[in-house]
Amino acid sequence: MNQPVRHGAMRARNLGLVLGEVAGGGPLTRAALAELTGLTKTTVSSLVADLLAAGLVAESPAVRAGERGRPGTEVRLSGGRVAALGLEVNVGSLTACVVDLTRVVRARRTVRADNRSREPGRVLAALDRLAGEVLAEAPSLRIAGTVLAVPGTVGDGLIHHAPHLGWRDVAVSALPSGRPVAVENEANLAALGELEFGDAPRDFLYVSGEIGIGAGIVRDGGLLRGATGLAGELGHVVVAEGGPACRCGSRGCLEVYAGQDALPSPEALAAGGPEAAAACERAGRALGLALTSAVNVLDPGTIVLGGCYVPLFPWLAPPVAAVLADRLGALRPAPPALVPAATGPDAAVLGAAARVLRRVLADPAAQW
Amino acid sequence: MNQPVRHGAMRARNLGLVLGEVAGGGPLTRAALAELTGLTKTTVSSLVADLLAAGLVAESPAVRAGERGRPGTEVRLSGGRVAALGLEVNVGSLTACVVDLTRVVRARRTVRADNRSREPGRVLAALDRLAGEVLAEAPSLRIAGTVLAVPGTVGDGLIHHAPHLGWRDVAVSALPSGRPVAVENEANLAALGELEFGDAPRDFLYVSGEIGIGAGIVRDGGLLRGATGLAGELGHVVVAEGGPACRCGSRGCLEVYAGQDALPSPEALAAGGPEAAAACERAGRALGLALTSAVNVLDPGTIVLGGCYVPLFPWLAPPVAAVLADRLGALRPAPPALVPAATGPDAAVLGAAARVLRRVLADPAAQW
DNA sequence: GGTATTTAGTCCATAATGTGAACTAAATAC
DNA sequence: GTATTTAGTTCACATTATGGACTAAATACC
Repeated sequence: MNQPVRHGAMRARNLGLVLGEVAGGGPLTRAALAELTGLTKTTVSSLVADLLAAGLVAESPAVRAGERGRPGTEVRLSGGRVAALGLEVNVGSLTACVVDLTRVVRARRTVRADNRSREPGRVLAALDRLAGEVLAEAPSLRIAGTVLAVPGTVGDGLIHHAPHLGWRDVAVSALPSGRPVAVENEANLAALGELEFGDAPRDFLYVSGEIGIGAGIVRDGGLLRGATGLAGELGHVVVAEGGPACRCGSRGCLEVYAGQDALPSPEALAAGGPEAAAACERAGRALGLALTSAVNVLDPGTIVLGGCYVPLFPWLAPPVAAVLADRLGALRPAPPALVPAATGPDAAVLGAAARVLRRVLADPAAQW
Repeated sequence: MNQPVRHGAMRARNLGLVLGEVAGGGPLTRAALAELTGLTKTTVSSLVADLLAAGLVAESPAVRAGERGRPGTEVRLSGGRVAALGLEVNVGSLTACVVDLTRVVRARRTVRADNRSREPGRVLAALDRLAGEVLAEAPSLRIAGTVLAVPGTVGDGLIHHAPHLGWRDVAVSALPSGRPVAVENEANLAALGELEFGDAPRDFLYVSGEIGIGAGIVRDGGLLRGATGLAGELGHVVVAEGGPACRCGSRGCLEVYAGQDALPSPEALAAGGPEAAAACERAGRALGLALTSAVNVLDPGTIVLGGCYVPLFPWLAPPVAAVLADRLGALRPAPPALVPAATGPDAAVLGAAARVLRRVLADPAAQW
């Protein structure tokens, strides 16, 4: 982290700064970029020239009219050259997608597959084929990187433990075809997906309700992973010390109360069954208690409920919010905002691709 | 945060890099600094010259012998020019200290004071006098900044709520004498104190046991404050949903079980009373439950127990560790290390001074 | 004791990069 | 049709890091 800053690093950072403004603030003229970044027009022009040559941005012919003065040529992100490959292994499916720099999904495929009963090697081989198919659909794009979302704990090119897949210590640094791939936890990537493709703010806690319950912590636009990459294991936060036994060997973890298996189906809820509503109420209160602890520890500005919680949000949110308001009321001006995820079931794959694109945007010079 | 990098910023960063190596790795020759930082000898010499002129480092006459070649002149931190003023308001005392750049405490004073019953303005006036006294004891030092530790939530020059002082929304951006001061939460600063003056690693959770229970979260050598600066409110993590009423209006918060008022005195414990040991056991189990949740959410590498937990550590640690091991066993290779704080009751004031010194070390050019 | 070797540190010409003033370009305003 | 305004480029310059040559000061070897 503590690298010396040479001219190259100065240039790289300023390239990232300009590209970041273009990515965040829509098409911008060089003059506007100079204003926004604090760099001179000269420098911005030089930086933009490099970005144009790299195919990361494109110029629109100036069309703005009505104001005085020479119209500027707008610079916008170019989706034509660089893209990212996002992959996901889930308990019941494999997904692959190609997303270009403008966050347009160029290709996407899912196959159903019962990965519980399959060897990791076979699953990765099937995923590799799927990746080949989506890549064939977008042949003109240069893939800047590949990230794989897995429902488990990861670290350093290793899937430590994916309980619902039954995997332990599976090393994944490349697909069978040789394509290098980085693995990352599904909840973390779903949080990133929500950040890049949803409308989440720069600080939030993304709660991923699946069979297990994970969380991705976004702080100032970046992921918090913890000392060993295990942060966000919300499913095993203590709800009741002596509660029902959890799969983890302990008792009274959140997962027991609010995991997918403890929740009614959206259909049952829509049908208006009273016991379905009661189950949601119970799960919501447990989730509220666990989130109370998480909020006290982390202080996220917003809580985003994702995964299987999205269709249940109208039933879950009231008890969750009630518990939060009740227990946090005296401690802070207002409890964090509670919102449903804006991205659907593809949050994690999209987040996987987004992680690659973020790197490109932050350090465009690495693409040359 | 997204500032352009100009020559000045490049220089500033490299100055910080060199100074950081000198601060972290003891006295070092220019040649060793070039090796460590990756900068050339030429550049290092130039940077060191600036740091010497600023009085931030000093040269020792080369004394190393026994090896071949010209001996290098060692560069070390200089404590003679720049220092920090750390202040603390506590429920029963005021403290001020001057700490120089080498982390030597040049002056320190505490006065007992029942700040519960006093107006904030009067407390700050008394603190200002105390500050004047310690500054008079170290007249040759230039104070690079002042930080004030308070037992409450802070943000943006405002003490939002300090429950045990009875303060709400007290604006503090300067002392009555006009000296600018930054306020920060006591637990956060104690964590920083532990980081700089103790032997804590770069990732840990510091638990500050006082009347309330706070926590400072250190991640990669920096503090995590949360979206609104309220992270680390460990005292109100849920231990038992329907437990005893807490001062915060809720029930079953950790503070009820493991706050100072729920703990026996070290004397009672040393005397061997069985009910004192049982109280520790109870508190320890509650702390273990709350820490389980915190570890699941944050994944700190180490947990440091500070404040009133230090003398009780031999009694508290076993139940805490037992609960952590029991509840986290299946989820991670090993539960986080559990250690007592190495710094004493001055952790927060020292941390306050350390916060200033860290800034100086990170951006020495700001001192000119 | 003298010379070779080794390591530390400085000097200086050079390269990379951002700056800022002057200039050109292209629009609207009057 | 000319003035004004805004966008963008050009160019001389300032800052800073680099790298090889050089000087300095120690030990190793003969």
